[in-house]
Order: sequence, then C-alpha cells, then structure tokens
Amino acid sequence: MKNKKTLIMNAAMSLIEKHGISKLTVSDIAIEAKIGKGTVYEYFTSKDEIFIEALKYGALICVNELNTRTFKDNPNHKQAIYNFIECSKDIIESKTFITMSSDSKLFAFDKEYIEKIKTSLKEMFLETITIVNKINMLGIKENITENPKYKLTHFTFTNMVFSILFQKRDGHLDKDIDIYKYLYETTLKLYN
Amino acid sequence: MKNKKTLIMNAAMSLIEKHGISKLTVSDIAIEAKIGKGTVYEYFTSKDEIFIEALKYGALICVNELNTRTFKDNPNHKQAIYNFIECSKDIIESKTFITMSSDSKLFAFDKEYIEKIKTSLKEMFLETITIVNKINMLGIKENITENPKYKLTHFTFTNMVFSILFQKRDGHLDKDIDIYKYLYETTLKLYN
Amino acid sequence: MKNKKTLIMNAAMSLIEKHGISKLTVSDIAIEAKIGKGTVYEYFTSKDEIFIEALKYGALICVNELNTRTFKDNPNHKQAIYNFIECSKDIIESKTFITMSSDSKLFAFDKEYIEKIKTSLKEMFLETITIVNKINMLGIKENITENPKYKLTHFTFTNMVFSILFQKRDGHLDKDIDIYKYLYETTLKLYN
Amino acid sequence: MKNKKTLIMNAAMSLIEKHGISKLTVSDIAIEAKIGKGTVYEYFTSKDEIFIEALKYGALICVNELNTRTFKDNPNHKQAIYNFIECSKDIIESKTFITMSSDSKLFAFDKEYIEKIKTSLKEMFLETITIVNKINMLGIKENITENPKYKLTHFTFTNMVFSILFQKRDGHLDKDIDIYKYLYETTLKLYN
DNA sequence: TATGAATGAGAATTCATTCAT
DNA sequence: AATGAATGAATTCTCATTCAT
Repeated sequence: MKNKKTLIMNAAMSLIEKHGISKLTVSDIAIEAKIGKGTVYEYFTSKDEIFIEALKYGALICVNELNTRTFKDNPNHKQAIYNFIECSKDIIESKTFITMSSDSKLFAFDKEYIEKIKTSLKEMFLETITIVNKINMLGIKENITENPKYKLTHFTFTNMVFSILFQKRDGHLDKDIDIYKYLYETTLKLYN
Repeated sequence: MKNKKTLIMNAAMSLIEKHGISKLTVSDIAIEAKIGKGTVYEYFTSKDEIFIEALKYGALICVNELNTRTFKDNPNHKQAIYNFIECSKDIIESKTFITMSSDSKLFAFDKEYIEKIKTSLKEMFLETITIVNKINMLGIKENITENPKYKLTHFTFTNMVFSILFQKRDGHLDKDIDIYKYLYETTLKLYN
Repeated sequence: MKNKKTLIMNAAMSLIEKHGISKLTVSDIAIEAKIGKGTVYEYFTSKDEIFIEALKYGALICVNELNTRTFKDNPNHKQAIYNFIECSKDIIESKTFITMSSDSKLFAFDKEYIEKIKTSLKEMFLETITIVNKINMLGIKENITENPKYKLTHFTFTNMVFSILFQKRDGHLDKDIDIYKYLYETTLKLYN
Repeated sequence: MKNKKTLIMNAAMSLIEKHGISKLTVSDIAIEAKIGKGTVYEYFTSKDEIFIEALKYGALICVNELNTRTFKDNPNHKQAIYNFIECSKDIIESKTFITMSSDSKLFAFDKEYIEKIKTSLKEMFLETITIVNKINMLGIKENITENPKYKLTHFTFTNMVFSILFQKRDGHLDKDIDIYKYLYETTLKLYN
C-alpha cells in the first residue's frame, strides 16, 4: 500500500489529466484519493503545494522510466532511440501533467511558485540530457553518429521527440507519417 | 485610439505576463484597461472568453510580425533565419501568454475550452509552417538547402528555435553559447 | 436610510448582544443586515475589523449619549448623577458589547487586535472622565462636593457605577437595595 | 506530579494569557501540556468545558491565595489592605484569564455556557466579599472604620481595587500615582 | 489509559457575473 | 453604452472530535 502523500499526488495528477487544472478543487482530490479533505492538509500545506510536489514526483518517475526502458535488453543505437520514443509516447499519453511543464509553460501557477518548479524541471532536464547522451554513445560505438559539437544537440533531440509526439497526439499530423522513421532519420542528421 | 475589445485583451495579456494567470481577476483587467468592470461584459461573455480571444488575437499578431520581420529588406537565407530567430526571441520575451500555449499544454483552461483554442493554434501552426517553408525556398534558391522529405521538418525547425530560446530565457543554457550560430548550423543539417 | 457600513456594524452588535461573539459568523451578520455576504467584504476587510470598528463606533455613541443625557435640562448635582446612572443602566442593558470592553477584558480577540481596541477605549475612558468631572463641578458649585485630590476618583466613580449596574443586571444583588441611593451616598463619600 | 486534568487546565490558562482565547486550539493545549490530543478528551468532554473548568479552578486558587496572603502574619487593617492589593496585582498580572471574567463579560463563550460560569463566578464573588468583610473587621477593631450600611460597599471596594490595577497594568494611569495610598485613603472614605 | 491520524462540518473570504442607474 | 455596487456560489483551509491501535 502506497503512503498517503503519494496517494494524494496520484489523485491530483489523474484529475488534472482528465479535466485540466483550473477548476480542480481540493475536495475533488480528496474524493479521488478516497480520503477526507482534512487529511490532504495533513500532508500538504496548500493546494499549490500538491501541484508542485506532484510535478517533482511525477518528473522523477518519468525520468527513471525513460532511463530504464530506453536501455532495456542492451539495445543498439537504433533500438535505444525507438525505445526512447516509445516510452516518451507513453509518458505523453498518460502523464500530461508532467510533460506539460517541459518547457516552462507553467501559466496555471503564480509567478512565485514558478521559480520553485523551474529548479526541479532543470534537474529533470539535465537527467534527460544524460540519457540522450548515453544513447548517442551507442551510436558512436557503432560508428553511426559522432559526438556533437554542442551539448545543446541532446536537448534539441529530446525536444523534437516530445513536440512531435504532442502534435501526433493532438491529431495535427498526417496519419500516414511514420514518426519513428522520421525521428530516427532526423537524429542521424543532428548527430553528424 | 484602439477599440475597447482590443483594450481589454491587451490588459489581460499584459497582466498575465506580469503575474501569471491563476490569480487574475476581471476586476484587475478592468482597472488595467481603465474601464468599468461591467463594460468588460459588454465585449466578452465570460472571463475565459477573454483569454481565448486574447490568445487568438495575440497569435495573429505574432504570426504577422514573424512574417513581416523575417522577410524584411529582402534577406538571403541566412539573414532570414537570423531575422526569424530574433523576432521569435522578442515574442518569447514579451508575449509569454501566446508562446506558452504553442503546443496545447493549456492547463489553465477547462477541457471544454481547450478544443476551441486548439483550432486557432493549429491555424497559427500552419501559418508558421508557411513562413518557414518560405525561408527554405531562399535556401533552395541559394543551393544551400534542399526541399525536405517531410513537411514535419519545418515544424521541427520552428519548435527547435522556440524551445531553445525558452531555455535561454530561463537561464538554463551556458552563457557563452552562440544561439544564432547553433541554430543556423543545425538548420542546415535538418534541410540536407 | 443609514449607510451600509453602519448597517453592518449595527447587525453585528445586535447579534453579539443576543448570542455572544464566539460563534458569530459573517453569514449571520449579512443575514441580519439583510445584505449579501460579499457586500460585507466591500465595507470591511475582515470579520475582526467589523468587531473593532463596531466597538469604536458604539463607544462613540455611548459617550455622546452619556454626555447629552447627563446634562439634559440643566440638572443639579444629584440630578446629574441620577441621569448618569440611568443612562449607564440603559447602555448596559442594550449595548453589552460596548460595555464589556470597559476594562480591557477583551479575550474574544487576538492579542494583535487588542492593542488597536485599547487605544479607542482609552479615548472613551478619557471622555467619560471629562463627563464625570463636569458632574462634580456642579457639586462644587452647590458646596456638596470638593475637587478630588486624585483624578482617579472620577475613574473610581465611573467604574463603581458600571460594575454595580452589571451586578444588578446579572441578578447578583438583593432586590430591595436602592442602587441610586447607594451610589449617590457613596459618591458624596468619594468626593469629600 | 500534578494530575492530568490540572495539567491541561494550566496549559490552557497559560496559553490564553499569552495569545488570547480566540485562536487557541485543542492541539495547542495538548502540545503545551505535553500529552496527546486524544488524552484531553479523556478528561474533558469538549473544548469549552476546559475553559469553564479552568475558570472555576483558577478562581478557586485566586480566592484561596487572596485569603491566605491577605491575612498572613496577623496584619493590622492597613497591612491587610496592602496585602490584598499586592496579591490582587499579582493575580491580575499572571492570571488574566480569571480576572477578566470577574464581571461576567464573557464574550468568548456562547450564551448557554455563560450561565454555568456565572454560578461559579458568583461563588467567587461571595468568597471575596467574605475576605473583604474580614479585612473591615480589623478596621472596626482598630476603630478606624465602621460596619458599612450596605454589603455592596465590600463589592465596591473589591471592584475598585481590581479596576484600578487593570488601568495601571494597561498603562492608562500616571506613573507617579501611589496606587496603594490612593486605594487606602479611598477605602477609609467608603467605610466611614 | 494514551495516542495522534483521519475526518468533515463549517467558517472566512473571493470573485465572476448581474443589473439598476 | 458604461458603470460599479451588490451578490452568493464556490473554494480554501481549520480544527474539534472520534476511534483504531
């Protein structure tokens, strides 16, 4: 059995993904978590704190998941990229709340909270860069890619994957495009 | 003198950029716009409508600005890209509200409103693709770039520019990186 | 028609006198004042502010009433004292909220508010001393009393009147005691 | 070691004296008493009961203390009065909660509780009258005072002492007034 | 007997929206 | 058309009280 704090954060994330953040009430969260409203305040000092903590917690889970699934079963470079994309796709589809925050588009929060969130987002950002770097190591070993001139390339790769998966999810892309193929080919361009 | 509707939307955007959206009240908007609170409701049916309309209006302005500034003074391919980056940078720094919504991560709204917004965002998205395509035409004419296999490349370019400028703005990048140079070099890779 | 602020303060005072202060809600006050709950907050920033303002306002009214009624129709010394007692009796019976605070026994409030209240109570206290002094002037003119060695005598007189009237009101005194007579005789002792 | 009930009442009184009654919680009391929150309810049926019992308990202690200290070391009339004043001063300074309730101005409680409190306050009132009467016996024996025409005189004396000490405590009196002297002289007037 | 985690009724306060002027 | 006083539904947060351990 998970502890109450996790229970509350999961309830909050689940509701945000279903209905958005603006009209979400602490009452709703308590009902979703099947606990009393007052109990929420035993574990968090305010509603905003729930969001901030959930964001950090969710980000951590995502990065761990990305790391594990990307390198599962000793993949080669191409497989690692496909794994990364597939895992990212799952995350985007099930953890909207986390991915939403990936580029500081945090306008559901007050200015004062955004700074707190940015810190943990930056950590997540750096972790992801590490993962992408590890992917590229595979490419280098296989003589497919090179070490990029700029570390920014890793970020460009990550961002490209996520933004295109978002477009896909939102139905903005032609149905017959092979996302995986496009992303793999473009990655090779970026790293050469 | 601008009409009242524009006055209200500008007031709303200005306040969102200053303090975030979550605590923004209709009262605040009316005061900022120097009109009566009741007058706001002569022009908009609800608070959410103000945001939605402001988003559309702001997006239109941004696209027009991008279009104008990118091709000002008959630039060559490289100059056009630099113009595009510079204009995007200005937009990001002064129109947070617009840019932050660029990939539908609109958590401040209810699900029911998001669909309405997505439509106008998709239009903006398509307009931007057109601009980027026009930039690439210059490259082709100059024998620097090719026509990309996938239209998605235009989107990848746009998204790369914006996401890196966001990172820059938020202080997540090393200070000595030449963003313009990096973006230009990477563009050439993408389009070859 | 009284203004809304006065309306709210009167509603608050009336309810406090009926049911005490501890369980009194802003909702109750709004209902009693026959206005909306939100309207209360147009005129006062908090519930405590209502109490503090009501206390000041009520104290002012009481002092004015005491001053007017005590010296109505050019009374002699004895008549002035009887007027003072009678008016005090009416105040005690109808303005409990005000008189409660007469000796800083303000434990329904937070420490931080008590200082604010004390200031206005001290003013009321000084005003009352002035009235009592004017009463004694009559006694001096009539060669019944003397100018007291200590100004504190005026305070002792006032406090005696109020505390005995409280005891009377609460049924702690024998029914056959003539309060007026007792107070008058004791006053002569105090001022001689 | 005192029993738990006393422990709780002392904690409550101590906190009331420090921070006022309005924001005081059962949690705070439990922490101050260094026991569990649930334990409080083993000894008292409700929060209000704590206050009521503490009031009675505190009043009893005060009266006993007054009785003991006033007549310590077989004082003469004047010494007894000075003892009475000194002890009252200590009580006022350290037991605000008790003294503030001395004339039934109990706004922190609901009307239904006030009746319960009044009964025990009346007992305390009568006990105090007994003490003051014993003081005056000394005066009679010494041919300094007389037996007063009204028992109310004893109450007037008590009330005068307390109200002036309150004024003193709250800084409303001139610093150079000798309270003891004033009170003694006035007592002689009252009892002659 | 002692505890403190859990609770939910209830209170203060906010603010989108209305409507009389 | 323009206003802003008035409103009350809705929301956050508190805290007395309970009860399983």
